Amino acid sequence: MENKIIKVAMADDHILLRNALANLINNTNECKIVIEASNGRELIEKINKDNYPDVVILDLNMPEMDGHETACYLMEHHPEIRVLMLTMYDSDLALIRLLKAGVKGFMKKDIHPKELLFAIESVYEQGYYYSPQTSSKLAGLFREANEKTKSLDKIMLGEIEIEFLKLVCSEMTYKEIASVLKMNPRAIDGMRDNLFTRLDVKSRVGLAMYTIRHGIVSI
Amino acid sequence: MENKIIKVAMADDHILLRNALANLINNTNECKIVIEASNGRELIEKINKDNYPDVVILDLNMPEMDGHETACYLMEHHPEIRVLMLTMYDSDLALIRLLKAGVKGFMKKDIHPKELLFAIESVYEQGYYYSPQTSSKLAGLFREANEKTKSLDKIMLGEIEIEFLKLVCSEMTYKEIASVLKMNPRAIDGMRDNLFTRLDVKSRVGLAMYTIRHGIVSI
DNA sequence: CTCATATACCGTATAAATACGCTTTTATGA
DNA sequence: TCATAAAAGCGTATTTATACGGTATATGAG
Repeated sequence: MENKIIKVAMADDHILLRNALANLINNTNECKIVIEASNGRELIEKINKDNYPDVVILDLNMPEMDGHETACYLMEHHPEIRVLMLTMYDSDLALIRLLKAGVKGFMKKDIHPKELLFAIESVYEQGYYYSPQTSSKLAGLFREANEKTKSLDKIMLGEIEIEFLKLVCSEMTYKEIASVLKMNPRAIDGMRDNLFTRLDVKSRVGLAMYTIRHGIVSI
Repeated sequence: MENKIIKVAMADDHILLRNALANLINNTNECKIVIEASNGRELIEKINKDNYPDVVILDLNMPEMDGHETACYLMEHHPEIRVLMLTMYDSDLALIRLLKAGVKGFMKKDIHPKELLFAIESVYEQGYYYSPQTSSKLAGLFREANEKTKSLDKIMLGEIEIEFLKLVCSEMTYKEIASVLKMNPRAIDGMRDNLFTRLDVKSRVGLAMYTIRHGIVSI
């Protein structure tokens, strides 16, 4: 018999969804919401000894401070808190980025409410939660890494690449991007061509779409 | 004393949000959910005499058949049904496009649950619901139209422009887009330059971002 | 250590995107 | 109806983006 109630914090800019999930969670005997926030910054500010959460649910797309940034912060300052990420879209390479940020579980927003509750308990008790889709995606990535005899670091997106992709979504020219990143414009060309093949796109617009679809920029 | 219960149908691909809203709505004495669907097509297929809704709540971003398409269909085939649109982001020009599609009210997803219930009743009883932000946005557009002594048709986005913007988000070249739209490549150049100034962007990536932010393409 | 293979580097070529300016319509108001 | 101004059409110039190819550099297996 578990008798400890799991304390859950939640950050999502959509009040409608947030309230709804809070109701759902509060109506169980196992969990209760101790913090609600509209973005990562607000959530972090609200954390203190009295309402210290066991599990934090984060939306990936948020203004101010998004899910990834928030997860990084929590990993550094409150590593014992388990982070569960809510995402809009499927993501392969971006998934690993979140894993590295210390995220313990993933859920697409189209899951069933029961599954959410299961995920919370699972992440609290086992320390992780991966849906079947997530697991198979991860397996696929590792298999790919193995087949090509490469390290995952070669396959996944590096921090500079992430910064580059964010800037690709702006109206800057590649030359301007190069100067912002303090890189040789030629290196930028190389990075772009490399991403073209790795992400399987053919143009700058394709890169921008990838970036958005994978929650790397919050739109 | 109202004694008729408002029958509400809802389409949203995020089961989590949909379920939550359904609970919220079913827990009132004024409304009840008669249809739930994951996209416009599914919703339309489920409509019949027995569950004929008074109000339909649509998410703008949906796979298969998005909010705009669904609203157009409903306007044509079931004009007496009131459509309430849930949107992610603020939208000015795209707002008018939805008005023309017969949408009777708008709500950003970050509103308070109480406001949603108010909107449903309002759209049912008054035939429309506009939040203060929506109203002021509309007022601004009309003022602008007036100042520049232009018709709204000049200001808002036309159907070809919408199609063009959707294609801008693909990896096609402008030449290819021209042939898809059966237009002279030169006309495409003109339309693009025109949109650059009207939407206040400077590059194709800027156009693509606008298109996504305003829910013209579902990502 | 050495060879084979792959990846980064960089110059140049081509294509695509954007800007500019002029001409032709089209719309507008006296 | 005419004069005027705004907008559309279109040729051309410029910049930006993408492709290609060869050399250098690294990486890993034997």
